[in-house]
Parts: sequence; C-alpha cells; structure tokens
Amino acid sequence: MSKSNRDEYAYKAIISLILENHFKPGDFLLETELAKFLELSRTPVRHALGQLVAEGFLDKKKKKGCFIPLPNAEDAKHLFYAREHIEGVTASSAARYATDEGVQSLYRLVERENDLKNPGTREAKMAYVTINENFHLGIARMSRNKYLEQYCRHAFWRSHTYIFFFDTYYSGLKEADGQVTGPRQHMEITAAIENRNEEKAGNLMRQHVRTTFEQLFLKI
Amino acid sequence: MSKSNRDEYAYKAIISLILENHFKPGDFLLETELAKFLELSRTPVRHALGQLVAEGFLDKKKKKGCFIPLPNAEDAKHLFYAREHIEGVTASSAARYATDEGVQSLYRLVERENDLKNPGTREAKMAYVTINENFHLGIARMSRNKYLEQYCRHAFWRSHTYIFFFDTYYSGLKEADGQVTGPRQHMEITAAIENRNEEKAGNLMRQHVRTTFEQLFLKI
DNA sequence: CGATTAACTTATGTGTACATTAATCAGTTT
DNA sequence: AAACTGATTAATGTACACATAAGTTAATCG
Repeated sequence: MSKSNRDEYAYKAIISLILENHFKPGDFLLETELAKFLELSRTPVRHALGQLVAEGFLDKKKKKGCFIPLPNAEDAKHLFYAREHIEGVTASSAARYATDEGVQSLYRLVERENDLKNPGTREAKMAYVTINENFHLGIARMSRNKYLEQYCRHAFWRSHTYIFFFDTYYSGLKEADGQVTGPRQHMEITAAIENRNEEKAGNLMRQHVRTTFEQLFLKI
Repeated sequence: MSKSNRDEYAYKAIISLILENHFKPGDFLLETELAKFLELSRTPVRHALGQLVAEGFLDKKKKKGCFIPLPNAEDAKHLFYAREHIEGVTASSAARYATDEGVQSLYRLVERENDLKNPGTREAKMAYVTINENFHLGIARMSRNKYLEQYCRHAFWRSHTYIFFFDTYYSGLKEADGQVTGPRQHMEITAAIENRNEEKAGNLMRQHVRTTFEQLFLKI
C-alpha cells in the first residue's frame, strides 16, 4: 500500500486491521497508538477515524475516542432487516445488468467456497469470510448502481462483527445431506443471476440474508 | 448554534449553507473561505468537509477541494431507483411502528403543504422543500430502524440538488383538478400509515418517489 | 472507615506553521 | 502562431505544540 495520500492510506490500513480482527468489539482505537503503528502522524489517523465514524463503522464517545461497536441483538435485527431488502433489490438489479464475466467470477467464488478444507479452523473461517465478502460485494457492483452498492457495502461491513463473532458456519445448522446452507444458497443466487431472472435473484437473496440472520440470532 | 464541538458546528453550518442554496452545483467549498466565514480555524472545517465527502454529499478532487456534485441524468436515475426501494421498505416499517403522535405530525405537514400561498415564488419553494424534507425524514424516523433511516436520509439529501434545481412543483404537471400530485400522494401515504397498512404504505411511497423522478426527469 | 474532592494522567480537541502539489500564466523556442 | 517549459500562486496536505476535559488515583475531611 502506497502512502501517497496519507488520509487514504490510514483509512484503508485501519479497515484492514479491523477486518483482520486485530480488535474486538468495545476496543478503543487510540489515535496515538495507530499513528505509531502505521508510522504516520496523528493527523491523517484522526481524519481516517473521523471518516469511519461518519460512515457508521465505528462508534465514538466524545473526548474518549473511537471504538468497535458492541454487538447487540436489537441492532443486529435492524441491520439484517435493512440488508435483506437492500441486497434483495440489488440482486435483482445485478440480474438485469450482469455480464458473462461477472457471472463466471461468482461461480468461481462458489467453487472455492465448496472446496474449503479443515472446517472449523481459524484459517478456513478467514477464507470463508473473504469469499463471502467478495460474493456479496461482487453482486453489489454488478447492480451498476452506485447508491445501492454503497448501502450494501456499508450494511455488509457493519455486519462483519456479527458474522465474525457469531457465525455458525461450519459449526451450526447443516442440511439433511450434511451441507451447510450458505454455499448452496450462493450457488442458487448465482444461477438466478445467470438466467437474468430478476425476481428470483431478489427473492433468493432476501431469503439468504434472512437465513444468515436466523442462524446468527441463535447465538447472540 | 453552539460551538461547543467545533467539528459538529462546522458540519451543521456547512449543511445549512448547502441546503439554503449558497452554492450551486460544481462550486468548490474552500476551507479557508469557510473558516473565515464561520469564524473557525481550518481544522474543524476540514474535518466537516471530510465527513461530508465520506457520506457522499460532496465530491472531491484531490489537492483541489470539495465541490457540490454536478447533476447528471444517469446519476439521478440510480439515485431515485435506490430511493424508491429503500423509502418503500422504510414506509412499510413506519406503518408497522407508527405512533399516533407520529401520524398527527405527518398530517400537520400535509396541511401546511396544502396551505402554501404564492406558488412559484422563492419563498414558497423554500417552504415546500422544508416540508417535503420533514415528511420524508419523519417517516424514516418512524421506521425505528437506524440503518434504513440513515440510508433514506443520505439518499434524500443527495437528491436535494435535483429537487431544488429541477423540481417542477408549482410550475409543472398538475392534475385534472388543478392540484399538484405531491401533496395528494403525501396525504395518501399518511393515511396508509395511519391504518397500519404496511403493504399499501410501501407501494404508495414507491410510486410517489417514482412520480417525483418522472416529473423531474423531464427537466434534466 | 467511607465519601468527597483535588491533583494527575492520558487521550482527544484545536490552532497554526510549514510542505506539497495542481493549475495558471508568462516567456521562450520551434 | 502554437507548443513546450518553468516560475508563481493558491489551495490542500501534514505535523506538531498546546488546550481541554474525562477518568483515575490519592489525599483529606467528616
């Protein structure tokens, strides 16, 4: 990562740290610490934290600092309700505008997901989280709608805490045939997009997000 | 407005300036100028501008500054498509959770809107813009969903440029009885919310946003 | 001994000097 | 005359010093 724009560099670096799980919910992100760690002055770090708070990825206590939001059942309910409907419309829009390459890249992700070995290990979980992110944000990009993409990305990242800490993937509900539901749903959504079936893509995505939430909610 | 938190003060003050139309699309908002005008140092102004850019209300050119986004037909299409669906779900949610006071405050807004005198004047337009904002964001708040509210607010404010510069209200399409469509649709939506009819509220809101866009699009 | 308050510590909040760079304009060259 | 090049300028970008306030600990008083 280049430091040509230090604000931007700090922003991306902090997001990476969060996604790579250097912090747990409730942890404060101290300007001074981050500045030392990223070898920057406090100014760009502060600016980046400000952005993250403005975007709703971090919470803030005045004169105290920015911290990773605490998981909370009520918040999760709202978040996933919003995700369900927004990602639903977005998937419909993606089905309308999808290119063949776009569909192929989704299929590749589903394949990689099915090939994951050693379920339950930290490595498998990290790999799953990454693939899942690429799948959902990939579809958001395919919608060709800047605003839907922005809201999807926001809701998805905001739900990262929940997914990471509580996801039952590989540990929770399996189907009759021993498969977890996630990859099968991803496959079905991809197929609907490939067939340019807007309504089906939307419905499947809404159902997928709802399923994710329901499996999650048992743990919260 | 108090200056206890200068970042916040600057943020709100700049938003006010934008909403009160001190700038036109494409205008640069210079840190130094704003700082002088608001009697602050550049720091909080810079911070506020950063937030506004992060939230997507302003665009930014590196090393050049922040500017009011330029209206553009493609962008408007995306924005209003997103608004249509997000405000639709939000209106449904509002119908579910509405309180009697909430409904009453919506009725008061509709009444004030119907009472507006001297259509076509700048004053009437400003009043209409304010009432319209309170109506849409009021419903967003009534949804009791922080995320839906956030996305509604974002999409609504982002569409402010379009509404202000191109809205045909008072100048454009009237119905057979000489009424403009806006207030009638606002009334119908309020009634659906009052009756706790979630599906109808959602459908009417989607149609309302679509109508707004269609009337707007003729001008862009 | 417990409660209140004062001092201290630590982090954010703020102003400002200086660095950097994109755009502009003038002067030179072909 | 058109195009390139370099100096100027006007804005953002960055660092840092100092101000302020929240939280914590220790000392004092009832």
